[in-house]
Amino acid sequence: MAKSAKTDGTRKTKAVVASPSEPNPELQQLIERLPLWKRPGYLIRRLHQVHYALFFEECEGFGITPVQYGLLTILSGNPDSDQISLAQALGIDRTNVADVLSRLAQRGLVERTRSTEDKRMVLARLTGEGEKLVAAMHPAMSRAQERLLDTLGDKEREAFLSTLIKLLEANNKYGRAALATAKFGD
Amino acid sequence: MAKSAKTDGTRKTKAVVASPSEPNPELQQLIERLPLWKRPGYLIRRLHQVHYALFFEECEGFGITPVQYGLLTILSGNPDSDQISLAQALGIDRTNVADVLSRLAQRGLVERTRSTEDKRMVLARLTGEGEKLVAAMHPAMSRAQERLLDTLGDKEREAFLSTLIKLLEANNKYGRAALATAKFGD
DNA sequence: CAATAATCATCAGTATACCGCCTTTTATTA
DNA sequence: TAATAAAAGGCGGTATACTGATGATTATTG
Repeated sequence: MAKSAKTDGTRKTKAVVASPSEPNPELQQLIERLPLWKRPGYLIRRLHQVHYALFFEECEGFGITPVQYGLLTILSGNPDSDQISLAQALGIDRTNVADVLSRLAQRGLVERTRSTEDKRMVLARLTGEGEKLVAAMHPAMSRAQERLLDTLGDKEREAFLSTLIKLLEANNKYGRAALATAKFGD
Repeated sequence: MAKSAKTDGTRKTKAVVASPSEPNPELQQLIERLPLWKRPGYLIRRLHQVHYALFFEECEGFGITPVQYGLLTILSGNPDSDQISLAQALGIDRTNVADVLSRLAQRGLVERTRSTEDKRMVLARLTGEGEKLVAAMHPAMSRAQERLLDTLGDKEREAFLSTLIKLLEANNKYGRAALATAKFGD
């Protein structure tokens, strides 16, 4: 590269990077044995980003992120949940739940109260407005999910989803955000 | 829930959240048509987190994140790349590249110089230390990738990877971090 | 060649996503 | 029951990941 700036340019079609300096051949070899696009972790990160982009495209105007909608979804079925339960139901860190909740509360979609039974716990539930938003946004969220796998035939889609679930079941234990449910088994 | 605190407790085995207040039945129905674990975007987010956790477990001690290692990988094959080329090769936002580079530079793994040909550009390359680290960390990174798909048989693993790539090719255009390569086609 | 447009980088701001440490409250146990 | 342990949440810190705005430099065009 290092050529840059052409109006037609769409540098998207060019080779990645043309390098003035030569790369280290030993490293080169090492990297070519497992390039980025053969690393599942890398591919999954990219697909995750793609989903975010699709989600925002479909849900533009609602101002809600995928994680926020996920949390609202949990709250739809489980009013007055404490933050750790929410974290384990959604698969995110508990400190993150507090962050997300406070943003949702600020927008009047969620309300939080101290439990009287156990004064350590903060219980969260949807407000009326929160419930309305969950319902109103559902079709758009659903479209984002569909578009992601749009290019797959029925069989491949089924296989992909079932592999995803299998991988999550096998590896659920890793990280601070492990799921607490037998959800995948049902 | 709302019971909490038992020593044996491992609340991980309990039902998600038992709710004192009753959920809204209409919402309930809506949500049950597309629960979290049927949303591909959600599953992918979770698997992404799992990979992060596995990566950190394997690469503990190096203090390098998956994205940082990805960037170092690109630099291994393409010294003196500008930030936008790096962004498009790695599939992350250009502002993010600058952030990651500055952290890598701070640790002496990368050095940056202004291009003399085009004074807008900042070119980045690995230092000697950076090259050493890429080589030293490669086995651990590789193990993290393998462990993620460990539970799959050869056929399912191949199918999964090829579906991932197909999905990325079909959706690459979305988001600010689109890839600039014909990498997937090669 | 001057005005305009495109490109590259930077900055400020927002939202995840996590870790480790701390305080408060509850549960266990000595 | 007093000492100890465990649980829930809060706080500070770090690292992605992105948007939108701005400024500097280069390219294009009238």
